[in-house]
Amino acid sequence: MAGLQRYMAALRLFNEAQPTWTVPDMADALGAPQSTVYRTIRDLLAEGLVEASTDARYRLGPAFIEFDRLTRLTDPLLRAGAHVLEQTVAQAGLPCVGLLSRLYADEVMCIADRASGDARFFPSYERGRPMPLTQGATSKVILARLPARRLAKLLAHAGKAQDAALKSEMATVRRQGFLVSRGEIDAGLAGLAAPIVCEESGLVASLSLVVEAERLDGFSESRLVLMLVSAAAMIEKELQTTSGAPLLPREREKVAREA
Amino acid sequence: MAGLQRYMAALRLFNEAQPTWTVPDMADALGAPQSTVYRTIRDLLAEGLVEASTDARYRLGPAFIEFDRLTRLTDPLLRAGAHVLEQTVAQAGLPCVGLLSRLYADEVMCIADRASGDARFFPSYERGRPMPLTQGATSKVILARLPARRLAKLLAHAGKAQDAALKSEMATVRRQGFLVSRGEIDAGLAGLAAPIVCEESGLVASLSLVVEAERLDGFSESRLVLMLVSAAAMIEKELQTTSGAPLLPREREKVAREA
DNA sequence: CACTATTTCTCAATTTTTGAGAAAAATACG
DNA sequence: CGTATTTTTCTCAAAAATTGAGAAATAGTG
Repeated sequence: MAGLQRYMAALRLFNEAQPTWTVPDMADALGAPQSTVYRTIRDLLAEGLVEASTDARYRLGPAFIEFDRLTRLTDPLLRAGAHVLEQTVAQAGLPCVGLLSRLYADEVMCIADRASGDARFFPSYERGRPMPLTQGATSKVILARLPARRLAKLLAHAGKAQDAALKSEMATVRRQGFLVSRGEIDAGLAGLAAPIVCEESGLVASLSLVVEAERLDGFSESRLVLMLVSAAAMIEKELQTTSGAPLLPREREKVAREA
Repeated sequence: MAGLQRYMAALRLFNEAQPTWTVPDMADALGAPQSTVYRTIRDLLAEGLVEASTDARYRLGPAFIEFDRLTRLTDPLLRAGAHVLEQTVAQAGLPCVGLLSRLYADEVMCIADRASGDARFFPSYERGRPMPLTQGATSKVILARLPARRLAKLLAHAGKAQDAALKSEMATVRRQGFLVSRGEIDAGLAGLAAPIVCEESGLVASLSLVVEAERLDGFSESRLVLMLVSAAAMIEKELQTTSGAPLLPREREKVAREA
């Protein structure tokens, strides 16, 4: 294996179940000779991607926390939506976890989670955890707002068929502008989600709320959905104004010409 | 430039001031031909380390959020100390920000920050931000507990001289077990820190509290220091027992789900 | 100090990367 | 909808880096 792939293959060995590795074990797992793995580790160490632990073991390094901070500071969705997410959870009036998620490269990923003070459950979703593409309100409202071509490519890439049930659900989302699902991800929990789309920044995302299914009667459901939809709209508006980011090259040219 | 370095040099272009880049701009900044940078970006894309933004721009990708989550879940200090950090901030009784920081490869880095609800200031320190090695109580209590040899190496590597003032402060820390500094990092703020050391896991860290300097009279200072020192001791004890890695129930569930 | 475990180094063969420009693909524009 | 422009991929031989096996060095331990 060559180039970046070799380094990433080594990094992806580190996981929740086995957060530290010795070089011989890595060599086994990667099917590479130890001398090669030592070289790999040396390079990763120099870049802060791994750090030495005790007993000749290595673990993931500080570079990831550093890059994650950058991501937190610069992600347009997070910058536009963190405040609204907090408010939404505060005003929900029942134990809940709010999520901000987005299509990120080829996967749906939660990029912010916020639990109400009285939430006593833990949804599977949390910041940094990739989500199933075709399950749960959170993901489905995102897929529903994707351009048809991109959606097809995405599902093909993930090896998922686009079945009739999914299609009809996505039509529903496009019509009503939100989606509620029960027990699709975690038993006993329900998800309510509204899409967030910003053409200018090429962003397709969702704001969602996870609550205990038994607490979700018809009345609170419609109240929460209303909240979510208007909160999502606020984030969309914020995205447009905030995107006062760098002018596109062409626009800059135009401005210069007119001046 | 070769191997991993080339990829990292490209990644390190992305920063707070310029979070998105075009390939030609990257080529300029890196002094490399565009065709090479296109290849680099293609590889980074495939690994999720960058993602395509709009207008032929690229930004940091989802892989960093994913790896950061792993770090959060598996860092022994975070696992042992997150709860204590929260409690410490809650019981401080004045507006404050609590920090959990540790020596990470060659730098001191904050890995968890927690503000009290009434905190109206923002310390420079936050999760993922590397800290000055020799400034602030947070860093100094860590340096003070480092083996002399390792400290010398660290300071040499960072190009810092080990002056008399620093030496005496470190002696103070070793004697009294904590350190208080005022305005060393942020004007008007004070830092109080206690060291956390765990030989078994090779970890040297600190628990610290940032408060407004004017609110810190002699009485509250000694009260907070007492709190910090005992909280740090609790984390140390937790580190020793936890290091056998008995997963918390919620974590066990997660692992099962992922498998 | 000797013993073991860990890490770095050496070297020629092999594989990859490199850069310049051509070609292709995607996108913008009228 | 075709045309112009921008963005991205591809091609190829030369240059450079990586590879693996084992030797050598270093660190760690009783």
